Amino acid sequence: MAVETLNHPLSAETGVGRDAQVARPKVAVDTVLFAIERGRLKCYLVQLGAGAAAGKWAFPGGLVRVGETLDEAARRELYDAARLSNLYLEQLFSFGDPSRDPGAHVVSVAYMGLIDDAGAASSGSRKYAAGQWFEVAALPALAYDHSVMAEYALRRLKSRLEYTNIACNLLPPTFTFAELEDLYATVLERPLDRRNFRRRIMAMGLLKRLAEKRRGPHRPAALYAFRHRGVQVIEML
Amino acid sequence: MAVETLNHPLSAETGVGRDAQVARPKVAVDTVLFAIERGRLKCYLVQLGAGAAAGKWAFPGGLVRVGETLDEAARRELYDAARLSNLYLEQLFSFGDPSRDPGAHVVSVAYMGLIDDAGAASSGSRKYAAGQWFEVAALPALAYDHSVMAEYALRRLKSRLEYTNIACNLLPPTFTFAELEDLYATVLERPLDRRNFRRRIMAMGLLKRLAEKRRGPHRPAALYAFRHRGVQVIEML
DNA sequence: CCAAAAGTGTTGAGTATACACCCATGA
DNA sequence: TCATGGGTGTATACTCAACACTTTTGG
Repeated sequence: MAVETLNHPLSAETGVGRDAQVARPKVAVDTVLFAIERGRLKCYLVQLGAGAAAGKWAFPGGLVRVGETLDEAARRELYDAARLSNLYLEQLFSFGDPSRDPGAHVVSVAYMGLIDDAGAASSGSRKYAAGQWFEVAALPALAYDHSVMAEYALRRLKSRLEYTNIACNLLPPTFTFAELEDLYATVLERPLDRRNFRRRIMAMGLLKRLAEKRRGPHRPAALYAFRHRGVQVIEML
Repeated sequence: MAVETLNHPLSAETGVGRDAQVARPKVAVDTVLFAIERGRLKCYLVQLGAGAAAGKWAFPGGLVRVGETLDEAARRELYDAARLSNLYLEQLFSFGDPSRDPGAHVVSVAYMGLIDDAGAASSGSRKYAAGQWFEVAALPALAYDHSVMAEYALRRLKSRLEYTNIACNLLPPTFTFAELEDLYATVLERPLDRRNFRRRIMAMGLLKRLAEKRRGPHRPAALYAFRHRGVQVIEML
């Protein structure tokens, strides 16, 4: 790995001083956005419209601007790409390999995002040629190192499901126990025992049972809601 | 939070194009380096010699250069700061609040580092006024948001100790069981049951018992070594 | 009354915790 | 021989996984 030695170590921490206009890596954010649609785990991809990777699919993202936090940058890019706002975001990992983007050295801070309604994403944006949901199990070839990001995000989602109440961000405000269980089974890619699952979830004490029931062709199912939709910090065990 | 809207979203991903010379946040790395010294958990701080935070203590770090990975940047900074190399590094989190450094918008990728010999750090460096080990329980006031980094790092170290064989990076090549247990008790800040601890560690199968013994004023203790000092991916459970 | 999904307890296995005594050595 | 840290086993509580039948509704 040939490492350029461009700047003086002096004042390197603050970035002020003589080296202010030396070439520096740029910072970007990219978000792996998940949703459940018709019992399938999907994530949102945009088709790049400019640059060396034009035509390829990637996660929505872009350069961070001076003055905004990383979270703000990720939210701005998601809004620009798909008019989405107010979703759950969690920082995943930062990717800094200088060759990850052949065009320039861009360090990307990857985020995982969750949304309860895939239909809320609108694909028309100035920035991208297209945008749509893809099943996680069948993603197209991705630009840059975005397939690595996808793996990180999926692993994180799975582990968060096991330990936190993060599922509330993938479900509508009210839902049946069967829907919650289907969500878990879909994401974790394994069947769950209904009784054990119910016990585990109930032991967390995060759900409240509502008075209404969901009526269908068969026995009506009790509706539930998460007590706290905001805070995700509660961990089981 | 006032967000500047400087650049066009076009070609923002690759960073090539018209916006090439627009002001951008810089990328830095900072490393929270831990070692055990005389039964205490310590971390290495440097005293800043330039910039707005001159005189304050901080973790060693600095701007990432074009062409190097984040890991390489962290290692380079640690070498420059304390002539340390070949240590265990793990990425923690990226901090991007624009106000975290009053001098400029610097996004910092924080790392946790582990070293088995605190004495290997040499404090003389061109870049910093001083460098020394501080007990984690009694850190001085830190520059920037480095006290938040310290909390993240300590939490990560604790959880890694419970689930992985990461401890090998804080111990010399051979050690007694008592030393391993002291390490755990020190970092986790709670006493451990000697028999249960032994069983748990042995169940992981990561240690090999050596023929030699450590002789001291009392009964000699069996020496152990980690089977694999490199790979840290093995998780218990 | 039949089909289909909703709802509910118990048992056994394995894992984690609490706990106390003998051993080997140097001084 | 004594002081000091090294080394070992068992009994109990708890947690997790496996497992099947009854209930409620709409058609």
